[in-house]
Amino acid sequence: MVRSGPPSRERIVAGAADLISRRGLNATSIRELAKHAQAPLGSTYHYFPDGKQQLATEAVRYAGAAVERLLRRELDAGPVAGLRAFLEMWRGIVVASDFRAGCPVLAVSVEEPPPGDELPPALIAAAEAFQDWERLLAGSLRAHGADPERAPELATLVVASVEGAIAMCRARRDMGPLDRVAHRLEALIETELAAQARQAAQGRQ
Amino acid sequence: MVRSGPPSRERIVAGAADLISRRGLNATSIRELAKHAQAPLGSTYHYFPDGKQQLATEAVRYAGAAVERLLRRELDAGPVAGLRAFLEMWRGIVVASDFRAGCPVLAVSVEEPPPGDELPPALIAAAEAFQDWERLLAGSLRAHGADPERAPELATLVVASVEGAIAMCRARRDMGPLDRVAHRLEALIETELAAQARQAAQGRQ
DNA sequence: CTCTGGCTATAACGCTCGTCATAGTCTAGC
DNA sequence: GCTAGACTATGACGAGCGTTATAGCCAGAG
Repeated sequence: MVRSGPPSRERIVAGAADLISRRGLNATSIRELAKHAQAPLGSTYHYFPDGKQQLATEAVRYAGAAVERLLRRELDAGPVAGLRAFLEMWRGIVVASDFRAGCPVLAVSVEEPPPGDELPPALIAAAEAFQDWERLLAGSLRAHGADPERAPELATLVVASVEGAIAMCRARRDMGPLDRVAHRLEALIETELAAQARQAAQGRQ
Repeated sequence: MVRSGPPSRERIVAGAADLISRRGLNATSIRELAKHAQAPLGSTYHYFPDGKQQLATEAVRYAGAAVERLLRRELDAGPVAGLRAFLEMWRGIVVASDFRAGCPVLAVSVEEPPPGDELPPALIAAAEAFQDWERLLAGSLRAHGADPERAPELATLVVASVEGAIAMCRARRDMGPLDRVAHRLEALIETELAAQARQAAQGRQ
């Protein structure tokens, strides 16, 4: 019997991403996740038989992929346009939630893995999400003339500073930190690309 | 009877800061905090009668003040020296804990406050800690010739990107992100100060 | 020595946790 | 209509939660 999965499953994953971004992973219970998605508790174990860690992993991948799609789409118009879209997306999430929600990938990243030797899959998914974003940004920077050595550093700086600024905004209940970071990052990228363009023109002349 | 508080109290606060930086606030129990500080559970309620939120607040203030002292000391030798000390401190914490510990101020910042109207004091303490660090950095930048408009933006960028990079390092179990951010931030500050120095010299001539 | 008061040990309160098992209910395909 | 299989309802398991209460320890003051 082929049934297109009911809307429940994706709704649970999306809701989990949202709730984890607000409360953190270990502080969020499966019962809350189910209630937040208006799904019965039993359904979560039906769709995610490996329990909480499986749901958390899928939630991180879901959020990571959504951001990746946004970057892929908006970076076509250049690194600054991509940066602006990236910033506006987070700004919208923080403001719409009245400073209660943030980035689920960050939330998972700052929780200690259990004492065992192997890492929780959700943490690995978080690392991959960050790396994907960095790669897209670095690629766009390089493609638009940034120094190939500085491009990955700039990409990491963008992701790290936006993630950090989101947390600072939540603590202060004020978008000032993200605005200041946005302003500086835009100027930074613009001068980087302008410098390279100037240098290229000089070499050509 | 004036008794200098036994070493227990500060040890509990310091241990709480460490454990909160690893696991997050809501995911850390008072019993774990007591055990981590090798103190009996009863003592935590003796020293901190308002319970978990009081202990968490003091832990955030404790960590915030420690960083503030470090910045105050090292920024005397200039913004780059202060930045280096700031980075090296976090690097030490992350590496020494094998990527398990991070920044307790960030950990508290990314947890949703309870639905009530007033904010938890620990969150307010986190906002104040971030703001203190930013002010010190911005002041040093201005004092060493940075553009007075750009100085606060740069300070926020430094704090935000370091906080974000710490989280990224923990997820990847790799210090690459912090190293890349460090390299870019140093260059950024150096050129900012150099540009202003050049401009000042020009104005003087 | 007694006694006071800072500190600790222990147990308990009602509650929620992650997870599992079991017994349903409903719908799609025959 | 009937049956199979996808989904849900319900309740339970041991464990841990934040917090409080009570009783006990033990150093220092008198």
